[in-house]
Amino acid sequence: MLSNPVTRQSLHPWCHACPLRRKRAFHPKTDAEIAFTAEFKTDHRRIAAGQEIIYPGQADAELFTLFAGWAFRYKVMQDGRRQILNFLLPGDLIGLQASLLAVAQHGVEALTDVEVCVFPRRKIWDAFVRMPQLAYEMAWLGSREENLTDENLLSVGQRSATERIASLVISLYRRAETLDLVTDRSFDFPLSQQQLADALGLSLVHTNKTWAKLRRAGLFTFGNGRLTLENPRLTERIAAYFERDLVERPIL
Amino acid sequence: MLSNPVTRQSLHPWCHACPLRRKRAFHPKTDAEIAFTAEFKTDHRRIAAGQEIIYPGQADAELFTLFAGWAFRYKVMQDGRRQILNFLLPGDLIGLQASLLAVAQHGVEALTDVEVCVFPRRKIWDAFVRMPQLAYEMAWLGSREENLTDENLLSVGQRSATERIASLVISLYRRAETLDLVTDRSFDFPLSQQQLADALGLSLVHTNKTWAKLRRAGLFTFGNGRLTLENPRLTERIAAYFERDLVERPIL
DNA sequence: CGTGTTCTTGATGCCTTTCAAAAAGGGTGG
DNA sequence: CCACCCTTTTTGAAAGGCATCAAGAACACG
Repeated sequence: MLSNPVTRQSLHPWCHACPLRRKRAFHPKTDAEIAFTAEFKTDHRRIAAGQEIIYPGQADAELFTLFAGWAFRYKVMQDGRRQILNFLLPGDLIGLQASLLAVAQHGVEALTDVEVCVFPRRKIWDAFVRMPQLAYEMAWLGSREENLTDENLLSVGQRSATERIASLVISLYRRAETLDLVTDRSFDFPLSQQQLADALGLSLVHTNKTWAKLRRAGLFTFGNGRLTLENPRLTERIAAYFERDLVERPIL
Repeated sequence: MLSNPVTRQSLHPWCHACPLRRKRAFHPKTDAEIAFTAEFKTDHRRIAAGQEIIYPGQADAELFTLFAGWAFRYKVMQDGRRQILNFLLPGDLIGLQASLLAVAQHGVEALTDVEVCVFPRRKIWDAFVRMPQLAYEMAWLGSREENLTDENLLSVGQRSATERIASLVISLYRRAETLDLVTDRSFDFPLSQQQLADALGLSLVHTNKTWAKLRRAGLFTFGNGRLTLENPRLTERIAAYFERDLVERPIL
């Protein structure tokens, strides 16, 4: 947490030269689409780690594209139990569900300091009318997110603690890879163990012990918020159990 | 399983007089929308209980509206473990994710004998171009389904076996209610205990014991595939812990 | 260098799984 | 209508994975 409750800083939209869109993770866009997107986008904000991007129950959530940093979607119960639904990496859409359903059924929190592109919700309908290609891509990204959540539900419902941690690490590794965030098999891994636990449906203590066990087993090393996969062979063997994420995707 | 591997029977589309659309669960539609939908719809099929509506990995899955009966989405692991992601009731869209992502990342199985309206996937794009209202409603239904899955993930990740069963029963009850499927606090409940277990991320044995415990506690009775909520007060107290499903929704 | 947060580790208990097998239903053919 | 077979539901017993409780160590920050 920062002392400043809401740290926001507005920057200029500049979609035409968007460096993120160039990553191999994303489809190329037509000039018309880029022009529409640039017009659609009204702001570019920084949000500090730990701040809420969308809070549960929010009725006027905007639509965002995560431009830099990590975030996560979550649900909380009134007694405080929390489930992290999925993690969001650069290029991911934030708040589509909240925008369409009119009231957010979940929260979204910045996991690291974050930059987001802001698209006002009232212009979403415009996109459906004037730029169906973009509307289609929004729906596509919504389906992809659902699939990520499906995958997590499979993990939490069927896999052991060890399997859950391994599959989460590997799937995040792969996602980071498509964004050129991996160097020498290592990448920034900003999750606290409490957040890991909340994502995996495990207690903090047991998460810690299992995490340590996997490190001792030589699957990965972790230090300074950076995770390195140490055993490609082992990793591949484990990873064979999970589906690979879709290759290329649209970006707003 | 039936002896006949695929039991299908084609009937005429007749969207204008669609009896399902009249249910209070659904938004009214404009004449233009209904006309488009009627044109969009190319078939009306019956599928027998236990048959797959979409199989995992399918590349040419169509889009469906579940017209009658129950179904469920699921994922399987190669070693056979299965997670049911969410249940589908009449009016729910089937195969949006599979259509958009081009290859189905999950399966959909008919839980009871089922009737579906068939919308060919190649015409989905037409809808985005020619009938943005319909496209918007598809996206809306996709988001709603994601929310259902989110809710299940919360359950499986955070709730005890007892809580999971109670919340599933109550949420299905409520969904059935909006479709006028509830009479005198009772409704058809076609899940086997194995399916319950797969949806809840529990073993069959423990599901059975917990299920029996809740019956003995007087929450509900069950017989002949019909479930009756017996203790409104208790039910409400438990149900307060869960969010209510959205009130009114679109239908294709 | 003190203080609050995050990470570790040990010990205990129980919720849930696994193993095994009997009981209850459902459907089919004689 | 009953015998027979297969699926689903129940029950009992034992083992184990994960949660909970407690507290010390390692970090991060002002």
